[in-house]
Amino acid sequence: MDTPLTETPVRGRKGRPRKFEREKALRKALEVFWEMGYEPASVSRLCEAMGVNPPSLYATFGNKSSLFLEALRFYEKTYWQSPANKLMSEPDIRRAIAAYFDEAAEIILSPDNPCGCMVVTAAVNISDSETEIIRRVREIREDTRKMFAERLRAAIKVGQLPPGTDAPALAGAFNALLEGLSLQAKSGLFQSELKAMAACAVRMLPESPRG
Amino acid sequence: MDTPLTETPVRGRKGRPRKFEREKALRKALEVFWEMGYEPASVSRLCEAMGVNPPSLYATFGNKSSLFLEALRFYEKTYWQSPANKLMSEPDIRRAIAAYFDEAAEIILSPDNPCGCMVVTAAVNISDSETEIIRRVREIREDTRKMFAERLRAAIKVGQLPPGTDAPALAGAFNALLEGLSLQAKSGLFQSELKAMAACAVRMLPESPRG
DNA sequence: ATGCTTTTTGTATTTACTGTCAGAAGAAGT
DNA sequence: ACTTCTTCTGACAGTAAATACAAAAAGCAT
Repeated sequence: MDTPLTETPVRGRKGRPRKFEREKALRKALEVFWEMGYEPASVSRLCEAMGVNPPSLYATFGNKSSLFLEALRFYEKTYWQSPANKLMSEPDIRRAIAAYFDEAAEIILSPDNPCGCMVVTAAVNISDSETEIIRRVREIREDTRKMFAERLRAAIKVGQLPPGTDAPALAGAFNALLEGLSLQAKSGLFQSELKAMAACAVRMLPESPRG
Repeated sequence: MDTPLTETPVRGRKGRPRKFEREKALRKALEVFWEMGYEPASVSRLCEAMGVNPPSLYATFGNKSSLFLEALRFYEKTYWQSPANKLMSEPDIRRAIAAYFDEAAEIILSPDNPCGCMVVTAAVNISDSETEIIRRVREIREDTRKMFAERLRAAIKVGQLPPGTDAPALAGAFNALLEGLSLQAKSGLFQSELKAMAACAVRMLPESPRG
């Protein structure tokens, strides 16, 4: 990326100074996109939340689509990198899956954030003309599935799962459950309920050969 | 309902005769809503698919919202009543769940229909102002979860599942998986792959006390 | 200090598309 | 001929994303 994510208003620059901080505005835009999805989040609503007028938005972030893509990058890095790392580094497959789904439930149903997953919300009902967003969202979802598959193959290799385990299918099921949970998170249930659902994920793992 | 679902153009009636069959037009509208969701399906696009001009659409179906609700009723009855009945009538819980998810995979990824589930597609990114649609969609999703829960309680009662089984959580997980699968169905995979994922559902059931 | 350049701000507008409908003309039965 | 119902053309009001334009506010050179 050419523009750094953190940037305080530069004082030593020519021209009229910004009235807002770029990153704070981006966070506000993220909140709106996260809650509403891409198309229902109108530019005027974004502007209102960001405390900015349309011309400033376009001068700073390009257009609505590029603003969304940048918010999406920020979202991924900020919220999903940590659970992904834990999933891949925790040696026990059962604990790895359990921890991942538990943390996922915390992300998608936290009092500090909008409910659900921004990627899932954006994946549905996106206009065909937004090819770049479609491409990026598909990529992210695909990466998540691949991550599950890779983690499962590793567990098979070390004998934590039976050799006959259908890793691609199971990875797909985990991905489906994860995205399904993010839909449930928008239905006004308690985090404890969502966590109880998420805890069912580990049960999909086949019994290990040594007990 | 006041209007019957099937209705052939009545010949013995006064006035200029209809150029289209009501049910066929409704089916076409269903296809569009199923594929695109509620708001992205514009009236002009619906009219094009239905072979009808806007005034005819409004005279026949009221408005866009009521057209959607009627298409939704038709959808439910036509596609989801059969698997639901089988789920509740099949005595063995494992076979019941397996059959349900297998048939669900056939519905949401059939060459004859749009991919995914219309209810799920409509549940995401629906405007707050469409209160009636929101209410109905929430009701349907809630009913599905209750159906799972009821079926699980019955299985516990007859000893097919351990008494300590957390039926509400498991029902929620099944519902999440089902809706998640409907999202995967839109990603261009083969039905065989989707069915392999769906087959993972039964493994979330706890081992029965008698083996 | 003063004028020039640079950048952002605010207002107000443009273009395109949305759901919905009024009104006139067409096509049937009585 | 008259009534009844559906057809089509065209338009309405509302909202969307995106921008033109001029005023405002900073640094810099003289």
